[in-house]
Amino acid sequence: MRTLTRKGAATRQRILEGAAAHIREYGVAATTLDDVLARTATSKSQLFHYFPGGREELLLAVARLEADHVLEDQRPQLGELTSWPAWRSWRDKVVDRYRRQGRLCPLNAVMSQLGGATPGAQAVVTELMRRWQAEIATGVRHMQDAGEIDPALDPDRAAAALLAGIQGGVLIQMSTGETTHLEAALDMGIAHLRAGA
Amino acid sequence: MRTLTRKGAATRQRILEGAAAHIREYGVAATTLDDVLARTATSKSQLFHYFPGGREELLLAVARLEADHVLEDQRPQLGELTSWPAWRSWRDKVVDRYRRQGRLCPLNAVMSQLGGATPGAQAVVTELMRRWQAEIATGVRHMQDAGEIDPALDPDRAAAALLAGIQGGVLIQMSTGETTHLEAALDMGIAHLRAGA
DNA sequence: TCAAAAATGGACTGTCAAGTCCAGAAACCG
DNA sequence: CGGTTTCTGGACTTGACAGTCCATTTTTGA
Repeated sequence: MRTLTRKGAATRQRILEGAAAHIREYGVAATTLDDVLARTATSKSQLFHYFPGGREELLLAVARLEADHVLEDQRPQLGELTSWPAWRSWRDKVVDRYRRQGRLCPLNAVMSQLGGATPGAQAVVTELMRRWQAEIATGVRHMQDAGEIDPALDPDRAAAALLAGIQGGVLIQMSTGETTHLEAALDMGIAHLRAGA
Repeated sequence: MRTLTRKGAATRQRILEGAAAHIREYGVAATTLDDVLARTATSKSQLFHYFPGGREELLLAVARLEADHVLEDQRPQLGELTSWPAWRSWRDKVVDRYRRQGRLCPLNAVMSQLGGATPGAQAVVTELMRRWQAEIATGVRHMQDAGEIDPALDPDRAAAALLAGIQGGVLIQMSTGETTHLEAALDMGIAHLRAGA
């Protein structure tokens, strides 16, 4: 696979998105390569042509795709945390996003399937967390510059705590189906920022 | 299996604990029934004798076992959140527990393997979260009665937020190996309680 | 003590899914 | 064009693992 023709790129994309869709619907464990082939009208040889590493490589690619979605779905609010209403608006967007998504969290699913073991898988999540936290921290600094948050507060640590709350809230939602915890965590995190005004 | 002889109960227990141990070491996906049999010096017929539901039933039993450990490992501190030093002590215990555990989180692993789908699996986690949150909330109420926390604060909601932070902190630790987020979340959660003194 | 119930060993089966292979079709490019 | 690369179809191999079965041994309790 030195180069990729237009047709080839399209096929690769079709497989990737088909896999992602199937995983979102049925979960990782219940997704076989044959399922993906059936859904995308492709053949084994095509899948292994574009993903020589087989199932694992495909899963990793799906993880990357989903990881990108996570931040994209928070745009533009995540990048504009420059006023309290903006924070509120972001908070609502996050809650809404995960409420829509329901119980399934494709990324978490794929991750625990690949096992934290594989270095590639770990990198995807770590990188996502790093970027997510950095964007939140930037928002905190904005507010500090505007005099809305106590300058003594460590923006990275505050962002870390908030991020952890979000992750946990989503995780709990996966079992309960409720976004109560996610909302509580976000509200508390933001309230804590405000408290140090 | 109308009744269980002493010997039978011992064998069942051996299988259960052997499975839990193997899962903690190698993860769920990398744990086959044969692995468990080899490790516990038992045979297929024994495993299916005590866990007629096969792999799924065994995994569920392991999940229950691990879920019980989670709260037990926080004793006695979790039940005695009656002063700020006590909260601090609990916080340290939680951090220490997960630091020791390292990257693996058997419960989360088992859960995502069983898929949130199965009703039994869901119940285990939901119940654990409910109890955990209730104990934290009780601690908050204690502090309110003692006049250390603003009575206007909703104890259940605060506990929910704190719990979410813990879950997320642990989840992130599974990828990064660091307890930074867990600590940040706990510290922020407790600080927020204190703020409303 | 002895018959019934429980426990055990381990070979066997069936299934299912990942990954391989090669022949042939389509696309690219000088 | 025509040779070369890329792409595609799908049958086949391989291996692994969950679950079954039955004969045999051990324990129980009257």
